[in-house]
Amino acid sequence: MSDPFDTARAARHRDFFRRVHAVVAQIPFGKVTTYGHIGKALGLRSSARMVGWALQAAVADDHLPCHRVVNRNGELSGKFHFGTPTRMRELLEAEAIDFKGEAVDMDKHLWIPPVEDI
DNA sequence: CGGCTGACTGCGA
DNA sequence: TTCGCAGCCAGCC
Repeated sequence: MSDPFDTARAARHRDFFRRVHAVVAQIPFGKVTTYGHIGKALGLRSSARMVGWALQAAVADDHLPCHRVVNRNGELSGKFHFGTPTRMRELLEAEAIDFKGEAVDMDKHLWIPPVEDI
């Protein structure tokens, strides 16, 4: 479509994705962060739902550690987007991340991303 | 235009 | 502590 509005929208989406990508790529090995914190790092322009929306597309990106993003409770809310429901936890355990039942031990592994100024 | 859904969160009861 | 609801915004019907 050559519709200028459609182009603007697509550009906006790419920009948002780029910001999410920039933050997720900074998550240290063995650490996790939450959708809400990523939203904060982006200036809270968008809700946490939008972060998940961007990650859904990012999961296809192998070089992006989207398995290090969990909800505020440490639960693997996006595990069903990793091919198999156990894949996400396996990736996290491979980074020596401890679990409390079904959730990541946030007290040990929570990482707060710096505020991006992109 | 309206309503529902979704990898969410914060707050009040 | 657990539960429900409003806010959030893009996509789809």
